[in-house]
Amino acid sequence: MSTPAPSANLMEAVVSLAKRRGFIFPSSEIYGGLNGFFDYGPLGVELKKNIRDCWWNDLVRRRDDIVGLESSIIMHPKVWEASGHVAGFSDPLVDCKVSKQRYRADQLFFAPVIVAQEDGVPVDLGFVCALESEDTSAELQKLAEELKRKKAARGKLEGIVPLSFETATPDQIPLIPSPATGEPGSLTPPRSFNMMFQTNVGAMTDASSVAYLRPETAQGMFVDFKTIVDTGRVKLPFGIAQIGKSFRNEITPRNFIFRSREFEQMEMEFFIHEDDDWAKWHRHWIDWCKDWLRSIGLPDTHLSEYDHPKAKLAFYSKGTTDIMFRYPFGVQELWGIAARGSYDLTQHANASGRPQEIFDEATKKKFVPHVIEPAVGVDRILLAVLCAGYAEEDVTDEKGNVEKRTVLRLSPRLAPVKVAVLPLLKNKEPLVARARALHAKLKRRHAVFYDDGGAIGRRYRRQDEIGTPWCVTIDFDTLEQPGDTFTLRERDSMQQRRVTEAELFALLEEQVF
RNA sequence: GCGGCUAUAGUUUAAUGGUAAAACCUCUGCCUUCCAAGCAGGUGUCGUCGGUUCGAUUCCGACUAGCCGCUCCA
Repeated sequence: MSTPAPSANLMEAVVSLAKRRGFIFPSSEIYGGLNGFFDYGPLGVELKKNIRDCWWNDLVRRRDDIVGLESSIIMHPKVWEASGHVAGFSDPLVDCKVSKQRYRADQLFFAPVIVAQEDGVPVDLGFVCALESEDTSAELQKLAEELKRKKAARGKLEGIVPLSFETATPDQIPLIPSPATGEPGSLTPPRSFNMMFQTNVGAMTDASSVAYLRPETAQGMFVDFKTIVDTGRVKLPFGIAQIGKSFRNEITPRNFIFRSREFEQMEMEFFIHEDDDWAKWHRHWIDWCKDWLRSIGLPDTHLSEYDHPKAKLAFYSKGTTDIMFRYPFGVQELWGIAARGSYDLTQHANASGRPQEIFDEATKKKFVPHVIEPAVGVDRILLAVLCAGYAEEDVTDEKGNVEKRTVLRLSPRLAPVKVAVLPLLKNKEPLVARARALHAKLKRRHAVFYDDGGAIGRRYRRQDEIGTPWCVTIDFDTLEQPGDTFTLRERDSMQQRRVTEAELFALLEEQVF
């Protein structure tokens, strides 16, 4: 009877629900919106806060080896020079004006094609160009031979030397053929897109005032590492965790809140001894992250792992594994777990002139710790939770009519409203009074909601749509029968049973943490 | 940033060169003894700016935003 929404429309349905029920909507909408920015409404902000709280409680408060941090969003500009973001967070791109293809300049290679005539005079046939591949040289060689045949040139082909497009001179660019068309003249010079938001510190704007909004929260943990070691009573292995906003000038924000320009990260840097087994810790954190995702209700069937190929890794990286989630628009990166060696601390030690070392009491030697970094986006989790939880069911009523029921199956841990308190009828004062009393008592500890508008069935369905796991109805049995019990109606099964107030609080204590 | 398509109520959709319609949702009141019942009522700057026109939501242009593809994605 449960009909999962067709994948093609699921995204649309989720976006529509998010807007309709006040979870998420475009930022600055009365001015036409702003590409890549979103606002979280009354229910969205509760859901998001619950995701943050679950992560923080599980990772920081309920463990002895991880401490928290909130570093500033704007940091010294030298942080981003040392981290490599100023130089590396931009990729020069090349467009083919004819085919509308776009290439990364560092993945595009070209080579001059020259044949040596019998008299020894070299003849220039032009250029060939190809995308980086398993064997770029062979690819270019093949293209060069084709070019020679096409131009009916005689003589011996000289050796092909692949050159990065990044090194192409303005004279050469118009002569280099596009890999898409094979014809020269359509490629643009490489253009840079820096992904960091720039701003200025202080009222005066000049070169020395340039600063950046952080593109990741991680650098705060590295920059403050020594201070936390000196003051935090921590011992290896240990972690520093942070939740906060980050900003990236994404070329194309897409897929609702999946890739936006202002987003929220939950990152943790787990520092280990340089001699410790990084692979063991890497695996440990991958498993922890997957378990955690399951604990907030994401189904295992939607989760997978992707190991970044060694060849694509940054030189300092020992390994990166992404936990992927099956979104309606494809399997996409949710949580990246990177083994970054001692790269970041070493970079900051060199750039600041301050050693970032730990003293090993056993060996009496200093060393720079290595780090494992699980980094996840709050907004991506939130989207995953909405997509996985959204369902439309056909429900048949007593008269045999089939109706659609929209339900958001959110984990009780995450649900914005835990319990809705409903008097069965609005115009019977004792029911209303008892319901209000229960509501007042519940709301001291939990996010709860009181509703007396309309028929009871409508109120149940309204709560289904926003993911409220339980509804409690105050009925005539509550008033007339001994024991002061209520009807507890469960969201997913729609089953009802009678519970006492103590049982209700016990249920919440067990399920909401 | 490029190309294609699109923009009407909170949502999903109509109609129209002469100051806009329906359903659902929402709100108020009545009614209602357990799954979107019923009755009465309330809520709308046709994304923005400009052009053509006596008159533009409708035609044209630009901008903005959305979707799809390319690209990007520690």
